[in-house]
Amino acid sequence: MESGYNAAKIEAKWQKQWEEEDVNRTPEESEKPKFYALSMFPYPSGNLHMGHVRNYVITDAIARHKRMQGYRVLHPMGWDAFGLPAENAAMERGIPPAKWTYQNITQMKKQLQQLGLSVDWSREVTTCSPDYYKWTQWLFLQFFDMGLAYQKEAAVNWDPIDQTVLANEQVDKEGRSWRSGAMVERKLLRQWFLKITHYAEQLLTDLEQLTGWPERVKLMQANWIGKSVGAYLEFPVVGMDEKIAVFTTRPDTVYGVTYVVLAPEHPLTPQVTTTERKEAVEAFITEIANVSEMERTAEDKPKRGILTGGKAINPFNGEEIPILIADYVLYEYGTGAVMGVPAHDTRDFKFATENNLPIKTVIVPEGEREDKPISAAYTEPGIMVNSGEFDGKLSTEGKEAIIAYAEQEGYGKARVQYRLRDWLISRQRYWGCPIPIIHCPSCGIVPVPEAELPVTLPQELSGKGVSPLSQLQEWCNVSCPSCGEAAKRETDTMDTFIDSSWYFLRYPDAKNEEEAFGAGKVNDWMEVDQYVGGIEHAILHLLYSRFFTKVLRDRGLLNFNEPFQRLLTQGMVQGITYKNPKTGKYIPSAKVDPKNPSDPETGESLSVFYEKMSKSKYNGVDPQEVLGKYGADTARMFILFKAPPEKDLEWDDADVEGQFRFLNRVWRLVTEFAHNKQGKSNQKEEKDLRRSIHTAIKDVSTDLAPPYQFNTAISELMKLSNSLGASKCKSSPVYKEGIETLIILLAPFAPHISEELWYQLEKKSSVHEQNWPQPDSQALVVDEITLVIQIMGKTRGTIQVTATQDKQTLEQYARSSPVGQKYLKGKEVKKVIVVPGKLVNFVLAKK
RNA sequence: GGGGGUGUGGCGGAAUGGUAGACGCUGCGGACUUAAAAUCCGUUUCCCUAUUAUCGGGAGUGAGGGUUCAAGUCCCUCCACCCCCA
Repeated sequence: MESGYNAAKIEAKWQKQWEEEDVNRTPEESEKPKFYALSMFPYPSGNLHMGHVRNYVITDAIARHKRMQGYRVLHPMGWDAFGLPAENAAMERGIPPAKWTYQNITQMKKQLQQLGLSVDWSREVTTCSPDYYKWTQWLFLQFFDMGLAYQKEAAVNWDPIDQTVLANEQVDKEGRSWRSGAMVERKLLRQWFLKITHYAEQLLTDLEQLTGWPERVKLMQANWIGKSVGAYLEFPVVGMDEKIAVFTTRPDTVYGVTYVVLAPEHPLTPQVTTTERKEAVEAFITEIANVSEMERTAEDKPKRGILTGGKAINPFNGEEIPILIADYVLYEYGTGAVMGVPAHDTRDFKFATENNLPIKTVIVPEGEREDKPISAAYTEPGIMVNSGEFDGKLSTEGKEAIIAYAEQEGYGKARVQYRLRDWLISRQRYWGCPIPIIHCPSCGIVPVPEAELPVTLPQELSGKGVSPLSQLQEWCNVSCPSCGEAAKRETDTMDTFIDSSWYFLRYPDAKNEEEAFGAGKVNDWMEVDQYVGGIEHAILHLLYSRFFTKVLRDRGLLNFNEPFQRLLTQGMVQGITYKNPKTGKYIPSAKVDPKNPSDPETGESLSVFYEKMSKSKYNGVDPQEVLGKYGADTARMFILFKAPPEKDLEWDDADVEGQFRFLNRVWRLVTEFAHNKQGKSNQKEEKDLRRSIHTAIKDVSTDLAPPYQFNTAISELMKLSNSLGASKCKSSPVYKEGIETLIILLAPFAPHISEELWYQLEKKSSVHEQNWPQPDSQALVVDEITLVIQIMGKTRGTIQVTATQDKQTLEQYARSSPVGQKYLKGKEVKKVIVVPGKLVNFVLAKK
């Protein structure tokens, strides 16, 4: 019946059979330990790309291995289905966003299924489906009820291309939208926020619990939260009963304050501005109004500021200092005002120099004179000077002393501040989860009653541009649930990051129509034991999900603190990229001869490098093509073998070919065995083979535990296959054990071919239902070892000796070996180091 | 500027402080074949020596120092590249 390895045929066959037998359904019986394996769910763009493939193949290999180890495994999949591209596609092509999205889901699901993933599709979750977003809305109302969702007028990041507001996290450092790439503008709008700042401290300290997370991701989150410890100080304004509040991490420098700066939007700005400065100040404010936050604070841009004419008093020394406004001070951040200490802050020094403001030294390095002029800010600790009663103190001690003094005198106190700001979730778009709120002229903000959820999106997108929902009168106009008067629906939809902040809680109970999730099920399956996804979500998605988990815990809906116990951030998939260095044009690889890369038009030689696959660089490899040519098993093997999971992976057709060859070798090995069992038995041969088998079991098992090393796991499989191929005792039961072990160990990586070969061995049940083997410690015992002989730490030769020898015997063997004879003759041995099972090192006396 | 990471053959990458380069790719040589493909065997860090070497010698894991009987691995200084934050 067998001929050659026909991937297309056997993959279709087994995928069909597995589906019919529903083998991937999550077991609910509870005597087995649970394992929740989760991939970050995709946005349904319509096309599966290699990054997806890598993500899901990694998770699938883990899930399959865990099942064979006897765990009940939850391995689900879903769709992060709301978002702008659907809306844009709708406008471009006149298709309703829902239709476009569901078409894409159908297509991508088909592609995903061709990978042979052991996903329980009965738990599929789609965030744009009303039976999902009903609960997104319900969760929003929980936040609202807890006072964690609120509205405020805010200067927001406005994307002029996508016509929407963006969260700070969605704006890059150049001030461009992460999605459209447009320069973000500032605009004042009434917006919904979630109070993530309320959880800043917990989100920071609980990072310590996440022992299975990469350090750098934790570090990035910690930096993002940006805790700083310092002081809150108040500077009275001269001539009025107002105070300017500032936050500083350097209260020890307060005697060096030579000015204070307000954000242009600060409410005190017009009050402190004198009549003669009014015109200039107003002009400055107008000018700044349209500049984005990122631009205002960018390090490389000069900081601009002007005097308001107003004066404040430094309460510590009574000095009168000027009040300025400047672009780099943001009203939304901190107190909206800062104190200027040019002598001891780099940015202040630059600003003061550029704006001719005085500089006053109050900290000097130990042993230096205080009147020495400075050419740069001195930011290190030192001795306090010009600081009244604090003179002579170490500045590090001065911090606390100053705070204590301020507190005593009533103009300041210790304070902790975070860089993290509340999460702006309003989006003026159609294709998102509607915010379940009604605005009533008499009752104000009224939540939609639970019984009326979900607030469904209207079928067709008829409005365009800003807030499409606000243009649909019959959708907007409702009666107030509280008083019954005419009222209006909220027309903002939620940031799609909300949808993905809780989807992992839905999978354990995906079909629940009564609740977002049943407490029993969610507490049973959570936390996620292994989460796998891209590093690009290191801050946003992961931080928001942690935040949601903590809020829902405090609401009594969950009993755990963190959603993801272990996190694996997989590297990018890169394609070979050809670029003409002169014209800057990317050349599709199909048009380039890899041996002599030159521009097909000009003949100029091209630069060759690996970069993340993307359409614009013509360096992508379509998963469909690879699956069609080699099959899913080869694609899976290649991706897992080519690089460790955390590292970037360079796509290389020759290596794909190599994996295909390996699977063919395994195929031949097994089919030949199934039909032709010949060979003579030989005790030593058998023993060596058995050791290879159990070494493979041991090493593959180790590599399949965190930190996952699929690449070396597969190389162990290759070694085993090489040993089997070279074996001379093919009729022996040991050889049979080897063949069976090879197939079982291969099963998590290449599920189809292993299933097919398993049944060709006349097995009655699936290879995926076999128990993961345990290495036999007896089989691992080596009876002969290679003993390394070193002279002064240099390897000079080796000898074969029986393994279990004591140190003295090993030393004797080494001495009497030809190598020992040669190097030790006439030398004085000062010391001998014997590492049993490894080596003997002779240390000779120096002549 | 601060923090983190990485640096090993022609390439991807292996190496609990104990024979550096596993495994694979590529290249080269050979077998099989009328021929090719496929497959199989050998070889592939560099240098020296050659009627000798699967136990000839030397060098070698970004550079330089150190600890140790022994360093890719631990410590210090530096360089290059990447990422995050400013």
